[in-house]
Amino acid sequence: MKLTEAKQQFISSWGAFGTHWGINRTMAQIHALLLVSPEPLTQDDIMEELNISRGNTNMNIRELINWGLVERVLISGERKEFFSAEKDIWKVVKQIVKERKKRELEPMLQLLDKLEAVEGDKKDKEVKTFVDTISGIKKLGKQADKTLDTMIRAEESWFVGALMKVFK
Amino acid sequence: MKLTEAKQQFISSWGAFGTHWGINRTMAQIHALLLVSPEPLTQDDIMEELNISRGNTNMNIRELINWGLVERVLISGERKEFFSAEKDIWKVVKQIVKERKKRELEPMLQLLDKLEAVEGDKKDKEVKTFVDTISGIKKLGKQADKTLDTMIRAEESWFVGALMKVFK
DNA sequence: ATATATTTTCAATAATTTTTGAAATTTCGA
DNA sequence: TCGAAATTTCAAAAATTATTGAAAATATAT
Repeated sequence: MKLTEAKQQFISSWGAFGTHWGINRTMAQIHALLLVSPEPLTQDDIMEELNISRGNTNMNIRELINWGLVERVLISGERKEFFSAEKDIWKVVKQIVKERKKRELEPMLQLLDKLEAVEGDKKDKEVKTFVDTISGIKKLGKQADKTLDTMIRAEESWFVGALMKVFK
Repeated sequence: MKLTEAKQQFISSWGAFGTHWGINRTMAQIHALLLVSPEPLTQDDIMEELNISRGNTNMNIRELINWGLVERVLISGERKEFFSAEKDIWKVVKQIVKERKKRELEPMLQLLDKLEAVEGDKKDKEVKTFVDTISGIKKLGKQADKTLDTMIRAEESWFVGALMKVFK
């Protein structure tokens, strides 16, 4: 397979992949393109490569920057802005985990705390099932929260090594 | 907070949560409703509770069954079908991990194997960056695949206990 | 076997999300 | 300070995804 074709396939699959994870196709594709580009690219480069409009490109680049996956690069002598993606995949994964934890897991845990305190008689089967389910989710959620915290702080080599010991 | 209100909030949040994970709102809401119902429910119960049409209800119940999260229950003396959700959250998480691994991670790893074998001179910066990125993703992906396999086989108590040792 | 209840399908419609492109704003060199 | 280049915004349009509801298919009781 030629490089051009391989790149296309990677970008298109990464885009499809993203849609299963609540990330829009274009954002994932821009990320994929930057991941495999040795040099930083401009908005115009990205627009041309992916055949998307200026507005779309701009919005999605900014979103990638918000997620901490892409950064602006200043190249001296150039008027335009350049963009490049973090290439270390372990760092990328940690960054995504960190953001999703903050945006989704933490608010969910807060809600569960509130819901667990529902009024009513625990001997009522309806109440009992509700409280037990919420408690079960909360327990696992809190555990996941702690585990992810440690993972975010971990070095890849340490993390993989430690996991290998557990999951022999 | 009253049970009715708490239930509503849980169902609506679980639905919103689902949309961030590539699961449609209704499917997640039906799952939430069944999670907090002590007794199995019929299609009509679900339609009424969530105010959705028969077709929508039917399709999403079947999808939940495909995911292995809900099962048909036969109640003797009843003509209608009843549905109930697995209440053990650890089992639910394992089931979701298992399905997504099969549907997403494994196909992605297969693709990466193909893409890694791209033609071209490794001294070409374009080729090198591409191959290095793909290899990096593949390496982490394979590791994740193995780790998830072990997790799927694990008992919750063993898993949590082992993790606690690693992430002290 | 027939009637009736129940489930499933799917084309049409509605709702939501994404994309466009042109105008407004900002940046920066001369 | 001015003017051109670059970036950002956002209302309208397009594309995608979800939902409805009625008809078809299936299952069950009598």
